[in-house]
Amino acid sequence: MVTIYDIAAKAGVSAMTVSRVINNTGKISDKTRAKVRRVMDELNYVPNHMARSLVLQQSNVLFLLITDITNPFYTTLARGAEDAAKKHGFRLLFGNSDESVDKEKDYIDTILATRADGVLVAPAGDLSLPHLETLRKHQVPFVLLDREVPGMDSDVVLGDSKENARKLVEHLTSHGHRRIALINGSPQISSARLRLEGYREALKLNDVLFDEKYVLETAFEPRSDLSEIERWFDRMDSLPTAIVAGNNVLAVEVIRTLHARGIQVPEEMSLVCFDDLGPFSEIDPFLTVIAQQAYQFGYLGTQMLIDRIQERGSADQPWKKVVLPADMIIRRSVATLDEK
Amino acid sequence: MVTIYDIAAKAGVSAMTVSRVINNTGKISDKTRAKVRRVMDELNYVPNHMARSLVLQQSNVLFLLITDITNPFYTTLARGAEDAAKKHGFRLLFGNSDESVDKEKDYIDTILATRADGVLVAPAGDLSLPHLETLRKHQVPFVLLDREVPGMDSDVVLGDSKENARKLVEHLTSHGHRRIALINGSPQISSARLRLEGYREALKLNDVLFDEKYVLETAFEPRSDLSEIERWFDRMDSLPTAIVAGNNVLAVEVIRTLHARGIQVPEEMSLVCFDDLGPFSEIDPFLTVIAQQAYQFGYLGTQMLIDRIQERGSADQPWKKVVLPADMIIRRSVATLDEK
DNA sequence: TACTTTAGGGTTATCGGTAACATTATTTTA
DNA sequence: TAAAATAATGTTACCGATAACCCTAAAGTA
Repeated sequence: MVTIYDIAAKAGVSAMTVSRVINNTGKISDKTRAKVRRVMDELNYVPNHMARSLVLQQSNVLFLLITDITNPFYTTLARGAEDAAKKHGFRLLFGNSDESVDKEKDYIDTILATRADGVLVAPAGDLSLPHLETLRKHQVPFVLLDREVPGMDSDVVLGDSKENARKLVEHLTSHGHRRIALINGSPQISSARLRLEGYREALKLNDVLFDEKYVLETAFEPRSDLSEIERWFDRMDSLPTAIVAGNNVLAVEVIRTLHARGIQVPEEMSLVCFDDLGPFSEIDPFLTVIAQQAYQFGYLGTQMLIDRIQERGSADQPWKKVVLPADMIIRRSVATLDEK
Repeated sequence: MVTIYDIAAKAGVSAMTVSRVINNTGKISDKTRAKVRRVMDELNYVPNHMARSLVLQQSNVLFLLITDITNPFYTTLARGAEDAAKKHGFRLLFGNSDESVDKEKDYIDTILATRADGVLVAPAGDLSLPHLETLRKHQVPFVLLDREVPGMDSDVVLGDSKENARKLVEHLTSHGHRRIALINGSPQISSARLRLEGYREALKLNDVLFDEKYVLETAFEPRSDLSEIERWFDRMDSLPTAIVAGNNVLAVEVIRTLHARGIQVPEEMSLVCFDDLGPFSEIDPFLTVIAQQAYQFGYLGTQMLIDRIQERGSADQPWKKVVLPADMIIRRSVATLDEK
C-alpha cells in the first residue's frame, strides 16, 4: 500500500507537507503542491481512513441500524438517511438487526469498536435499553427512529401510532364494521403498544366492546410459520369482519392465512394496516394503509444526529422529539357492511 | 475512551498482557487473566478496530455494493451476503449506488480508503470497468454479482439471462402471442444485453420477425417520469399483445403506464418479467416472473470472496463463474390468445 | 549439580496519519 | 537597517493496538 511517506520520498518533501496538500491546510507553494499531486497520481495514492480517524478521534461515519432490511419502510428510510449523511459529508453504513435484540447487541459492539461518530437506531424493542445505555455511557450520540424505549431519553423521530391506529379503526367503523380485530407486533415495542391503545380508544369512542380474543400480539418481522395466526382465528367465537394489521408484513401474513382458508379480502374480510408496501403496491393498489413518510424518518433523523454530533461543547440542547404525520391511502381492501 | 493502556495501568500489567488476554494469545496465568478481565469490565473497555486493523493490515470487513436498495432482489441478496459473512467472522457493510456510475465511484474510493478486505459488487454497468480496475490495481479481491463487465475477468455469480429471457418469451408464444415487446435496462449492462439476445433468439425460433419498435432500452432503476414509456407506446404502429420486462421495477412502470391508458393486464396486455416482487407479491400473486435465487447470489458470492481473500499465497485459482438457475413462477399476468 | 526448557510477562518498534511546535528564508515595517 | 512578521517546510510525539524480540524465575533433565 502506498502511504504518504512513499509520496513524500518520491516528491522530495516531508510527510507533513503531503498531509497538508491532501487536506488543503497550511501554506504550500504552488510548485510543491503540484509536484506532490503529480506523485500522488502516479502512485495511485489512496488515504487511509483508519489511520486518519485514529489520530483525529473521529471517523465521519454514521451507522444506521434497522430491524428489517426487506421491509420497504426501512429501505426507504435508509435512502433518506443516506442522502442526508452525504449532504453533510458523512459516510453511512447500514446494519440489519432482524428484530433480534441479540443481533442488535452484536451491531452495537461493532459500532463502538469501529468508533462511528453517531448512530441511528430503530430499536428492536424495550429490551434494547441496555444497548442504548451502552451507547450513552460511551458518549456516542444516537437518534431513535420509529420506536421509543422507556427509560431512555434521546432525540427521536416517530409516527403518531396512537392517532393513526384510531384513524384506521374509524375508517372501518365508518364502513359499518363493529367486529374489528387487531394483529400487532410485540408489546415490547413502543409503537405496537400505542397502536393497541389507539385501537382500544377508537373502539370505545364507537361503543364497541373490547374483546381480547380479537387481539393477537406477535412479531413485526416475517415468520415462515403462519400457525400462530391460524390458532388465533381458531380461538375466536366468531370471525371479525375487519382486521387492523400493526404493519405491512403482518398484513401480508394475514392475507396468506385468509387465502389458505378460502376467505377473500375484502369481500369476506376487510383489512387495513400501517405502512405502505413500497413501489410494488402500484401493480395492484389494493391495501388501504397508513402511509408513513419513511424517507423523512431517515432524512430528519440523520440531520438531528449530525446536529447533535456537531453541538460539541455548546450548551446541551433538550432532547428533540419529531412526530411525523401520515396519510391514509384508501384503496380497495375495505368492504362497506350493510346494516343488519 | 478507555484503551488497553488504561486497563494495563489499573491491572498493574503491561499493555501487551492486556492485548494477549483480549486475543487469547500467548501464555497468561489464570490469575492475571481474571484480573485483566475484571478491570476490562469495570472500565467498559471496547477494543478499537481501527487501531487493530492498522497494525494487522486487515479489517475483517467486506463491502457489498448494490444498485438499488429498494429492490427486493438486492435486499434479499444482501441478507444472503450478511449471513455468509457472519458465518466466517467478517463484518459486512452495504452501499447503494442507485445504478449510477458516479455514486459507484464514490463508494469505490470509500472502500479503498477504509481498507475493506474484499468487495461484492453489482456493477452499475460496463462503465464500471475503471472502478474494477482500480480495485484490481490495489489488490482488493472482489466478486461481481448479477452482471459481468467486459474487459474484466473475475469471480462472478450470474443468472442465465439469455436462457431465462427465452423461457419468458416462449411462455408467451405458447399462449398464442406473436406481437411481443421488450422493455429492458440499459445496453451498457451485461444482463440487459443477454436478455435482449435471448428475446431475439426466442422470436426467431418461433418464426416471429424482430421489430425494433417493440424494444425499449431504458434504465433498470425506478424513474418518476413515465413519459419515455408513453412515447414508446406512441411510436408503435400497433400495440403488442404481450410485454417482457427486463426486471421487476420496469414491470411495475409498465403497469402504471398501461393503467393510465386504461389498458388492463392481462385482459388487454400480457406481462412477464425478471425477478419476483418480494414478500408483498403474495398479497395478490399476479405477475408471472422468472424468480432468481437472490439469497444465493449473496451467499455464494460472499463465500467465493472469502475463499479468494483467504487464498493468500496459495496457487492462484482460475476465476470462478457460478450461474444460478431460476424458476418461472406462473401466475395470472398472461392471457391465452385465441387463434385469429 | 549444571544446563535447558518453559511459563509468564515486559520492551520496543510500527501501522499511516496529523497536531503542535520548530526552523529557515524572505518580506515587511518602524 | 535592524527587528518583526510571514511563508514554506521540517521534526517530534502520539492516536490504540500488535508483532517480534527480550527477560526472569521456576521446572525439567542429563
